[in-house]
Amino acid sequence: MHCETQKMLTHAAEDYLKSIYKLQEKGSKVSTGLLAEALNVKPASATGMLKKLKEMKLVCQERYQEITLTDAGKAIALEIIRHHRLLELYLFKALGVPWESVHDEAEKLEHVISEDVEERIDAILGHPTADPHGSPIPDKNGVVTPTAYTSMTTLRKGQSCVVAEVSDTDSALLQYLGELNLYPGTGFRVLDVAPFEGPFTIDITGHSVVIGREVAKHIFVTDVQEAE
Amino acid sequence: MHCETQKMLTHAAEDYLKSIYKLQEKGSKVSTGLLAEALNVKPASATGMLKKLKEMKLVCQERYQEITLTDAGKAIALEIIRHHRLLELYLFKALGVPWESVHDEAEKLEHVISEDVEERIDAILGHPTADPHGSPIPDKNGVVTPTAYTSMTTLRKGQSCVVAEVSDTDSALLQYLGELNLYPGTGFRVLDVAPFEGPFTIDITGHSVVIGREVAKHIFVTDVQEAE
DNA sequence: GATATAATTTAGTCATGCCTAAATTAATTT
DNA sequence: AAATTAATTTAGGCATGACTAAATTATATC
Repeated sequence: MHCETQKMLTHAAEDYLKSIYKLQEKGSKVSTGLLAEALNVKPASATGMLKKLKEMKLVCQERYQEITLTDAGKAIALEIIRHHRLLELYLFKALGVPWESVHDEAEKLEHVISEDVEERIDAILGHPTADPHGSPIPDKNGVVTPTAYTSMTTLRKGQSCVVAEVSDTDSALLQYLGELNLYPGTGFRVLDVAPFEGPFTIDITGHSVVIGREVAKHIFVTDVQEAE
Repeated sequence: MHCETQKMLTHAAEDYLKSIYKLQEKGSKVSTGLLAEALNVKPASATGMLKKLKEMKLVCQERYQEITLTDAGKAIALEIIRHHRLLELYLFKALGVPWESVHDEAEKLEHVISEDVEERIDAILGHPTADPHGSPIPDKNGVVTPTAYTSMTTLRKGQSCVVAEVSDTDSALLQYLGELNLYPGTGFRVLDVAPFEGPFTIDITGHSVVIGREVAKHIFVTDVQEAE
């Protein structure tokens, strides 16, 4: 009898684990203040929750030192992220929710969806590996296929590429990118890069569009090739 | 400028309103104790929430007297019930969730689904009027099409009918009815009614099945016709 | 009409999860 | 090394939503 440790976490606790995972995935040294900022909470509140998470052996942190997840904590974080990204994709593809809205919708649903419903969604979507923004979906065992994409800001004149991922935090930006058709999977070619850290002019499905550097920072590409 | 009174209710408050509506729909005089029982809460806790709901003008109650909903309270209750029943049907039809599970799933989702997603679900389902158990789905304006079904217990030998609604509270019962194919829309004919409040023997799609009186109480039928 | 029983309400407690303000510790500056 | 600044933690508070125990009100019985 393999006794499944039935973790019954609060929504808030799940959000903390998810945020810690995402921050350390981004390469940040996770501190109380950084975590609090990510969660729109005061540092003192984060300290309180971290104390509980440490007691539950989901998080490790030496006093005043860096915050890390235990294996158990990481597993839960990945499960929530899987919920979130599968839901995003399902809302986008099956219900036609605009992609700038799917993040907020999924944020609410991820904590209440059952494993059964999740598996059905996963099957209907054909066991996808990326959400509408191109972020990888962990598999049922929490395995994330690593992706190494290139920032659009490194592209030079004449290079062509395919959009792989866009950051999903700013819904106004997403709406803008959607209007330009800059979804993951869409290819484009750099017609020009203005000097002095200037904007990019790109050709996307026949249209010429100017993309500012601030926007380009949020776009990651793959299959970079020199012009033929 | 038509100032929409933006009610931001807690999940608990929504559950109270929903329960009050369902109890008074069932014909019960809604009392604190009855409500507490329906919500699996102690009467004292219900008193506390009712106080708040009265302050919000969603509920009316004279001290120690019957509980009723105000128009505003009823509107919210119907909105939540609409969420619940649309979700049940969507889970059943689009995701293939077994009908004995859809109630519990919908119970969690109904509080977090947005109006936008709800409308998309409604459209995909073709603006349905009943959930998988046959309960009516209120329309966007909170209008419920009244239904007057007959209890299966009133049927006599030789009568045929169509299942209209089954009670959705007991998931084990639902599973049993599902195995017998006793879904709303399925027709059957009464082959025999045993004397002394005995069980029913029915013919359902060619199979002969014996249904106990306790089970029959939870089944409601329509289109009752004498045998030809 | 007095009394016993049932239902309801009040009062006080507890756990969550957030907050602010103050104290403490760490990191920087001079 | 001392002092300033930044980050973190502790302490205490507040709202929600549940609980128990005790008080109150309503109803039924004799």
